Amino acid sequence: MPELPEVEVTRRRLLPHVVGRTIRSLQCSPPSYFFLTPPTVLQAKLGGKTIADLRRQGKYLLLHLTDGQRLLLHLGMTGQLFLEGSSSPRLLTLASHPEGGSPARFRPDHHTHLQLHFEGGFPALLFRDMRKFGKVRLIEKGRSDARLDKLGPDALTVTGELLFDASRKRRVAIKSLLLDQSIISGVGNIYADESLFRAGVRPTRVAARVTRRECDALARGLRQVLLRSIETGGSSISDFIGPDGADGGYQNERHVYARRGEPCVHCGAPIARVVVGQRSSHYCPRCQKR
DNA sequence: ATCTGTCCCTGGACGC
DNA sequence: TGCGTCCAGGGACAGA
Repeated sequence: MPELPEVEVTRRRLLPHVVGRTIRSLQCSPPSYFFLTPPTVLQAKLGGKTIADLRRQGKYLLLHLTDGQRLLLHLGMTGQLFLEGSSSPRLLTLASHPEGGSPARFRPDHHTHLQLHFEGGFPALLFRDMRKFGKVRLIEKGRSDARLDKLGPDALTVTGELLFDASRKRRVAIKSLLLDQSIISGVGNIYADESLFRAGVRPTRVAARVTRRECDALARGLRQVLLRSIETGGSSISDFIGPDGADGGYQNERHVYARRGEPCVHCGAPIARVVVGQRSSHYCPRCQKR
């Protein structure tokens, strides 16, 4: 699922293909809760506009236009943001993917909810999302957005001190705290599990009982896994692809996430799974302290 | 203020 | 082969 590293990889690689481009037209799927701004409004307000910048805030991407409007994008669970002409097996359903055959070039399907076509014949920007947990919203010039306003500091800047202060008096599991976007933004299930493993802290531990030293280790672990994932192109575990259709590489380096029953890379004990706050969590029962 | 449960969605895995 | 059931989960929201 797209978390900070996947969104950042998308941003960096997309940047040279969108900045300076002028939007010729938009194609949208029918209205649904995917569109916080109705498709007709997007089409009326974005046509002819030029993209000035592409920024990231937590797991959100913001397409800045030269007239001050911003297009807010969230990839949700299964969102894929990529350029026209890309090909990847992940862009096809397993059923329609020929065994062993090389994937055909992607053609927009009914999961492709947004298409930005540019002037000058450059490849269009496509937003596909099978489960529609993603979001699109137009923020008018000078306006703010409640979702963005709520976000805590970026996970790449997180410190042990911040984690320690935020977790005092909190009775939720430390894992839930890491996933709380108002505390720190950008962390999802994969990197929460991976950073907890690095810090030797069990995901179920009550937040208030995590020591200052462990908070330091957590902040350090978080930064390490996030930076390394960005370096390797993100995690392609279920649906994530880069803007050119390429897989990331971090799924091959994860230590605990979705490795239930497999041996811990440090001690060999089988990785365990437990549900924390309705989310599956993976940990080593020997290396991560209760 | 904080916490828990529910909901949105759809493809894939699995059991019969 | 085909059907039904369960699962995955980010984030908004309601209710305790």
